[in-house]
Amino acid sequence: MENKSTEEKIFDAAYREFVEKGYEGARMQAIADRVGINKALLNYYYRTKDKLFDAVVPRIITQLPIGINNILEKDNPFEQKIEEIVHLYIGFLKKNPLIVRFVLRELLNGPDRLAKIFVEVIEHKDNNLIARLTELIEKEVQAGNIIPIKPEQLIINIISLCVFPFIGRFMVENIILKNAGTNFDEFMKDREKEVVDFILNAIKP
Amino acid sequence: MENKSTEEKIFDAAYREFVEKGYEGARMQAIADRVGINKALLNYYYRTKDKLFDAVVPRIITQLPIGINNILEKDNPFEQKIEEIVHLYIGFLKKNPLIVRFVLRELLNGPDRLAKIFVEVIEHKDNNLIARLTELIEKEVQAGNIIPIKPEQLIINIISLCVFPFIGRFMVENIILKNAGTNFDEFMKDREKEVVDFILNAIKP
DNA sequence: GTCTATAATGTGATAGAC
DNA sequence: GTCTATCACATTATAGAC
Repeated sequence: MENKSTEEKIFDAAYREFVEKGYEGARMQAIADRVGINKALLNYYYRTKDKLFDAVVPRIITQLPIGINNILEKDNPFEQKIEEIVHLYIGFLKKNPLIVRFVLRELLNGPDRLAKIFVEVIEHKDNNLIARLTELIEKEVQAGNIIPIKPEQLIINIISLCVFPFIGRFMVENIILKNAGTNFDEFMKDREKEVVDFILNAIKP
Repeated sequence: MENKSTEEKIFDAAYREFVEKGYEGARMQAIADRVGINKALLNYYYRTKDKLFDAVVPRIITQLPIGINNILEKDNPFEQKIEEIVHLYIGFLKKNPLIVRFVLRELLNGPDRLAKIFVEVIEHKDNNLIARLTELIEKEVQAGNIIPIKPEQLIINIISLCVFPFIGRFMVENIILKNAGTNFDEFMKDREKEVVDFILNAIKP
């Protein structure tokens, strides 16, 4: 696999450096070192740190499991859709903690740098997911299958329950689990089922 | 109020600078400018940026509503305790978005800088809160007042539902609420009641 | 205590040889 | 394309006069 072009090698190295350190923390020198070249070559291929960052970001963001349309497509009962969404999210977060941290950190530092591309990616991949999910929930409410709840609240509840433990991992480990006789991985393993039950219980009429 | 010592003025200015920009983003020059002095004086009172940061951080972190012991002390029914905790958390987050962002950003950049003091603060203010909350939940489960649920899962569910919308505010605003005909403030106003209902429903036997 | 001036370092960007 | 050398700038830290 040594036939990668220098440009690709730089891209890959930059990808890792930015994901690990964030824009501010990333160092051009460190990227050059990862490739085994010097900084001047970075400038030759990508003119500036900003441009290199902009080149890498889409590759990072498009990995987010935003497009869960396939789950909605399938003709499964509502409960099962919820379950699949939860598993998809938590599964992704388990496998990609660095990406989650990266996105969050950049958004916190000021969404400006990510905002534009973020919205682009969503509108491209998302394909009105939220609108369709909203519609689905409203239908279930009207049919009396679940309690009356505003779709946007339910959607955010689902995301909150899946995502927060990874964001607040430090606190979860050092405060809540400290004396619980379990570790983070075990806790998260339990949690997949736990969250599904919690949600389904909460919306059961 | 002009009788503050220079040292106090520096402390206050540093507090604001660090909270707004984070450790990496904060500039010693900016702090000096806020006070109306020059950088050399910062060095006179606090030797380095690190030491100034360490001096300020406890003041920031101790504001977190970790010690919710008073809520547990009161002899209210379990449901009401949940409700009060949710209101306390969301109320705090509404009033102190910058503090939340600060803590989160520093934890994401690597908990090392905050970790030690964070744990200290918790152990001092927290006073076995989690242990007591855990005990309380276990008692409710055994009494059959709520469904069987692991205390640590329930605790994190509560925190998740309160905190996440503020963390993911950008996404909430730009994705979920985009076409919902509402804004973040309205959404969060609704949410206080919504979250309480959601939780109580979820744990109802 | 407070200032001016400057050192010391780190980082991104560029010039120019090969 | 790739390198060495260097610039330009920002930022923290410090020396020394008052």
